[in-house]
Amino acid sequence: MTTRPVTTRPESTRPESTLAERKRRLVSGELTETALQLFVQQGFDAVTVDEIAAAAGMSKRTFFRYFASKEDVVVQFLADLGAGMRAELAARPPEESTATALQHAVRSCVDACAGHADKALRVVRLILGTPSLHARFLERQAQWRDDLAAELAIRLALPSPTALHPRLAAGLALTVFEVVLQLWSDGDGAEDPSALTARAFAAVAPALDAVGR
Amino acid sequence: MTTRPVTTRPESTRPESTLAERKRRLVSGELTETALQLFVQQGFDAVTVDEIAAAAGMSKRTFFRYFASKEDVVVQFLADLGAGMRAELAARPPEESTATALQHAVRSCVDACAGHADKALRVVRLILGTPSLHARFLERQAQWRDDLAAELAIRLALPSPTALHPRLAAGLALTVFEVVLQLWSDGDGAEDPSALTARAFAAVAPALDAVGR
DNA sequence: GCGAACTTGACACTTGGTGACACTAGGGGC
DNA sequence: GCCCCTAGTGTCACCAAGTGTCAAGTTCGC
Repeated sequence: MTTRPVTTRPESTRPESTLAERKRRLVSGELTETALQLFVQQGFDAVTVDEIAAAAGMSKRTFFRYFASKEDVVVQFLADLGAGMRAELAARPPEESTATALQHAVRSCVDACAGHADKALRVVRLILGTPSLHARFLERQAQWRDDLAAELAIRLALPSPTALHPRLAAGLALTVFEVVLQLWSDGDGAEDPSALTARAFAAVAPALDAVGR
Repeated sequence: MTTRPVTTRPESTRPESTLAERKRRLVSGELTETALQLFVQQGFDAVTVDEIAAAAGMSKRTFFRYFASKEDVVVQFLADLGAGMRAELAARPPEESTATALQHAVRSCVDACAGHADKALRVVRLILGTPSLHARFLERQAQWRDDLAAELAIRLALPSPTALHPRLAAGLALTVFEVVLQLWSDGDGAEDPSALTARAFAAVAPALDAVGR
């Protein structure tokens, strides 16, 4: 899309990447922040993209150069966690049980949320409370699930990447994730998400281990 | 907000209900059929609502009196299964284990799909292959999940309907459902969906029974 | 300073979706 | 027979989400 610097990872480099990149992130951040504020104030559906853009001091067209859809401004924030989740799973030692590895993967996400609890809580509640946002979020999750399943298939050295078991296990893990988010936002962040995750995984673990067999 | 296009209760009454109702179903069926045909031919995004309406011999406005959105024409077909799923769960004898009851509930859906395999397979593949459709479908599923969780909470005589366990169990059941649909459509309907469901539940059952405790 | 590459805004256009209003068909009640 | 009521429909106008295009402006490399 942009320049092709040949090397792989433009993100992972130092904060002082290109000036252009920093600018891009700045604008993007400004956009998300104003959008989020407006959404929380007036509700997702009551805010138009024009309003967001105007409030951020730019044109509608520019908004859509940064986000593929109105929903994306909100969902993106959580969506990035998905990539981290797969990476975390891949990084777990291979001798670890499926259940434990998945638990760590999910927990890394949950902890990331709990890290900026103030912002994350707003976002999560907005998503869970707005059908169209929830839909987009679930769509992303479906991609994560495929990713996780593929990673699990590798981990377990299964012949087919589309087998029943890895998909099931990935699905279970994401179900845990979703339920934990639900309870966390229902309880106004009072419940400790890490503890919730642990409890949920305790219940689900037997099924996950069955997958490993 | 004026008319209530979607949620009439056509199924529960006699087949020979009102003439008006039968007419409604006729038009609705005509609309879905032509829409489905066009979608399969040209892809969901390449077909406009105007085209569908024209092909079915009516106006765009009328289309939206029958379906809340373009996606609904496709999703509705599967969405009705959700209601049946909760009903099926509610009808299971209370002494039955959570796992068995849920398995029967899911199976009733799966069997309903396998029943009209020709149509269902088209629909399922369309949904799983089109992101926006998949998103809407998952949104519906999220509602089912809440319903199932509520039903489970009643079944298990839990104090809070928002507890961790019933939500988890409902999520697991729907994960099974989704994965079975995936494998079924991947395999061109060759795999027996009932058998798939049974296998999946066998793996998941330990977790579900942990819920019952 | 100059040109290339990238970013932005303005404008027009398509499409999903809704509201308002007028028209028709059928079903009683008289 | 007639009148009125209701549900369904078409037409038109309208809003908002996206997208393509082009003409600027900005930054970077040289």
